[in-house]
Amino acid sequence: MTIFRLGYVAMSKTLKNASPSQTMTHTRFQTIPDREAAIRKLEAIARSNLHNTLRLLKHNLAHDISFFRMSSKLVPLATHEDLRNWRYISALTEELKAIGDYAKANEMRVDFHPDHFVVINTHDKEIFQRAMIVLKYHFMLLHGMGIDPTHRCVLHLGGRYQDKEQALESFIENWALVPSSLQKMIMIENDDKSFTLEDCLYVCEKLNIPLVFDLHHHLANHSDKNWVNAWSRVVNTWKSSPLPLKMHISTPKSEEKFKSHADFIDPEMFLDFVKNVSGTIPQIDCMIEAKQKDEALFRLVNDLKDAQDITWVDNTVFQWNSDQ
DNA sequence: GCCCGTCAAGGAGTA
DNA sequence: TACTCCTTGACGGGC
Repeated sequence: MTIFRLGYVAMSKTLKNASPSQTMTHTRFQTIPDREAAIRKLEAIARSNLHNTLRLLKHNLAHDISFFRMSSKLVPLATHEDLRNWRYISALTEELKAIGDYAKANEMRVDFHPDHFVVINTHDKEIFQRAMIVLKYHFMLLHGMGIDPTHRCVLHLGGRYQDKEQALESFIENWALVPSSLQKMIMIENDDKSFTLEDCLYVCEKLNIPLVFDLHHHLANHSDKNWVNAWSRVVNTWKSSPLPLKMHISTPKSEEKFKSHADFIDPEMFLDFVKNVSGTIPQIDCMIEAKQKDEALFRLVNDLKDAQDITWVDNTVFQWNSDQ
């Protein structure tokens, strides 16, 4: 018996005026003559983003959603080199704590997915250092929230650099340069153009990193299309994690734009996945990556309402009765 | 209030 | 070597 829990990404299509990603570009920042006033403006934007994140968590609770990826843009320009001395965490102590307290009190799983510019396997020291600054920013946010940072950041393996085998080895070499506090945060996801499930398994097994399997990326980029052959290895990468196995679920936009995310999730494809993995592990957390965000989650739930062999635990958590 | 160019990032692909 | 595109949500100028 496997429990499936559904979650969604960063922002809501139903909750109005609740963006957690308001920003100020550095170009705009530079046009404000009073630097202190500009920094106060950044802090006001960040407070609004954190306030809206808390509103999103409350919205989620009202809909039984306990799995959520937070925006990585909560604090604009936090990792910009021009703002290295800005002590943004101390300015946002209360707002961060409120989010963490709420998530913990309601047993919510929250995490991040820093964008693909965080490249660990680079040979360029500056790019590597920038990646560390971005990871540290995520670590600080989690620390400010009082949330155990273990396995809270999903990353890709990085660039292919004309030689994929060497690029994989570069990741392993550079991993030793990543501070252990940041190593603990990281999960690795297979991507849609460079590193396949097999590539990621090679690295994850070697470095003991949980693998976040993205089914859509796998369909776009694979060595063996039948992912079921590798599923037990994916499960095994999670054996020492305090969190349940995490998946990414999305549907191709079209045949022409296969790699892009569709507005909603194809329930047939999702059910096929569910059937294949049910019984292999006690719980799987499925992150819905669809353009319509929580609307897509609600529609998927509705589409599955009458599916045979599904028993709903609450509005977004179900069991697949595989033994029946 | 809508439209669309711009902002940011690193890598891949093309000329 | 130099460029364009990819991706994302938001900003902000123009109308």
